Amino acid sequence: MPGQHAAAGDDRAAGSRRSRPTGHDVAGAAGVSQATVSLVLGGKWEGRVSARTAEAVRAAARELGYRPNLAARTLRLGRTRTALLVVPALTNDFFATVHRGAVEVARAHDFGIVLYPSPEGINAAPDPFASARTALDGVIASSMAPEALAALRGEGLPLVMLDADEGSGDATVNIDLADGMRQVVAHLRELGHHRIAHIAAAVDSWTFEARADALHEELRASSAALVRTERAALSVADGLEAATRVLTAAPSRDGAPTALVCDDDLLAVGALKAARRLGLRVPEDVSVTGVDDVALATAVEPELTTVRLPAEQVGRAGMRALLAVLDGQRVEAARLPVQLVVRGSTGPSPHP
Amino acid sequence: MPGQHAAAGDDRAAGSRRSRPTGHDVAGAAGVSQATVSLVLGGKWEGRVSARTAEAVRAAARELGYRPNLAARTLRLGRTRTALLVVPALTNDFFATVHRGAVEVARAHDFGIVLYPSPEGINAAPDPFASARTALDGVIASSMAPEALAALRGEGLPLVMLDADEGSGDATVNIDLADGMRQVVAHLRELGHHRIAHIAAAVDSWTFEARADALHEELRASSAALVRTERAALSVADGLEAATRVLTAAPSRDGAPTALVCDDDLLAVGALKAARRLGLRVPEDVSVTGVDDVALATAVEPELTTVRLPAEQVGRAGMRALLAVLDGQRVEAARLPVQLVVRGSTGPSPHP
DNA sequence: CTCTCGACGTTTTACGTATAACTGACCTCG
DNA sequence: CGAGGTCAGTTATACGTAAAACGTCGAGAG
Repeated sequence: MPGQHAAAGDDRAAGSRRSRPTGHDVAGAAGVSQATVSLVLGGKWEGRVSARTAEAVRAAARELGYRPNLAARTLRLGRTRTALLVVPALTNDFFATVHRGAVEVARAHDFGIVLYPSPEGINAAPDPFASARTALDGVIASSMAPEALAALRGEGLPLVMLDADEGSGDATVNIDLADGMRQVVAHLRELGHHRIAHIAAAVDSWTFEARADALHEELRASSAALVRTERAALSVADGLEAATRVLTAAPSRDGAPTALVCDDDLLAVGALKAARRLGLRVPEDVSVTGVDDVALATAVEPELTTVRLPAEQVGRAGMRALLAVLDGQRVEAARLPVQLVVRGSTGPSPHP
Repeated sequence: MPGQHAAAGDDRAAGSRRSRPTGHDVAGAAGVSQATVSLVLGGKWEGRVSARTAEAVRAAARELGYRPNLAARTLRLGRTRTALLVVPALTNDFFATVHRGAVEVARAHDFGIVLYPSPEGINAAPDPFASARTALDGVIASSMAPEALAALRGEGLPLVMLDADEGSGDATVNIDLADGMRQVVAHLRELGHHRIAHIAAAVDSWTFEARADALHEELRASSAALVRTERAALSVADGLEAATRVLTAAPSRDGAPTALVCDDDLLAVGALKAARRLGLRVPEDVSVTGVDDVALATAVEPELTTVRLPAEQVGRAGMRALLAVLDGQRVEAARLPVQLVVRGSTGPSPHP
């Protein structure tokens, strides 16, 4: 029976003080040393500990609800089996899905993923390492502004870049948006469109430059005219403004565009609104396409014709690439396929 | 000049091996002991270290780019100044904004926030502690299914619940959705609506029960009829289906509803699509309201009349409540105000 | 002159884990 | 029968930090 003021100190085996049980507590309960507990629970006991003892240790651990202290493990090992996923914003379900894919692979390899949503949007220099609150083994990051990327690289951690310039990280997982643009242009050409406008994202990020380059290339190759380009921040409201400028401008020498190719679904939805406000019917008077296939794309009327990105595969491939880099392997750049999803926002050109 | 195979061991002060510099390295550079470094950088040096020495230490730390090893600190202190934020999904920008608010307060108090998006949606039992990969001081969680909540409570960590039953955590930050429903009903009554249908979220979560109760109460109080209730999962597609059922059903004794009150903006957007597909005009033939005021609400045509939730305040209040709980204070339940935002999806009743 | 006290640091210790190095007991084989 | 080997563990140690406990030196009090 404990006295009025209990003598602190011994009797660790009881383990019932207040804190979580430690490896020593498990060892006491199982009648072995802490080292044996660590061996057994770490799975490296074959040939070092008898099967009967191992089972006893596992039983004791289960009984006490033991879970190793991650801080202690990290301190000892110097690595955390944890990766940071840097995304521009949480609202875009593309990145939510990327996250899901990455988590799926990470889990299978006993890795954790900490999510860092850059609070100020895609262009902000991230300070993820203060925020993550834990040491990190590596980083997976989506396309971002050069300064932000430089800050990230400066940390010296293994870095996998998603949808970014090859060579900007230790590995790259890309999306074949050039092919996406090819499919978009082919689709529009088939519908008779040959005067096309581009609503471009006004974001300093490799992926959008690549989209523009690919679009220009394809238009040239299919001898369609790029009537006009307007830039807009990545939001429905800015897309609306930019599309309004395009649709109300004095026709250029080639005439008004019959199709608006948007860098992103948000911009495309803005374009739909712009057309409606100007009394134009979609797709009868003007066709609109996006990129991403976010949930929003099917929420609007008409539903959006868009390029579906393999978000979950991107996440999975990103995590796999990071694991390979950590393993010292050389990783070749991936380039994942995309698929045009034709819905109601594109139709035959009014002026074929 | 180092020999061919350098003798490992001493010369820590140089610190230029490969790893991050430690407190010992800083101490060596500043000509003091590691303990002094810890005191100075920990800010508790007043009266224990001279101002000149303190400055020397800070200079050395800056020079070497020293940042304390979080694992070691955690191991020593047993707490991490890190909170877990459990949200049902990332796609909803309500939660993205909650996160932003929580981060803002956390940052001011040198706290970190780790985001845990329950991968399987709001009803899944979370396993955040394996995923977080770091010890946690407390948890902020949004409304969730009872089993998931029980699992979370079982961890024994301080718990702040958002938009949930009071008493389900150590503190609660609520949203005055009862008042929101009051405003919705008042608005609709003013427009002459008295036959109203409810598109309810088919989610086992306190907040949606509360919304239903409040709606029923308000309808009774204003002598309007609840013509019908349909339940739907939280998506545009399910909202569309549910609204279609409502709008095509044989009119009940009270006649067809002239307004659809939806538990959520996603459902409301689904309702907009359903109306359009059935050839009904919004708001001329039927009015629609949502709750949340997510970005989607202004992306659709007509824009959605909805109840704007104070997402950022919820996040801030949640983090503040957690800090207070950790500080041992008793926290009274908050109840944050909401605001009806009237847009184009509501209009005068066709049958006043 | 001694005693005390404050200012300024240093030495030491604990945190919980993973693993290298070590210890006996038992077995095998020349 | 003893040298070496395997099995089944144990003991000892390092990781980097925070903070309690412990000097040391000079100044002022008695």
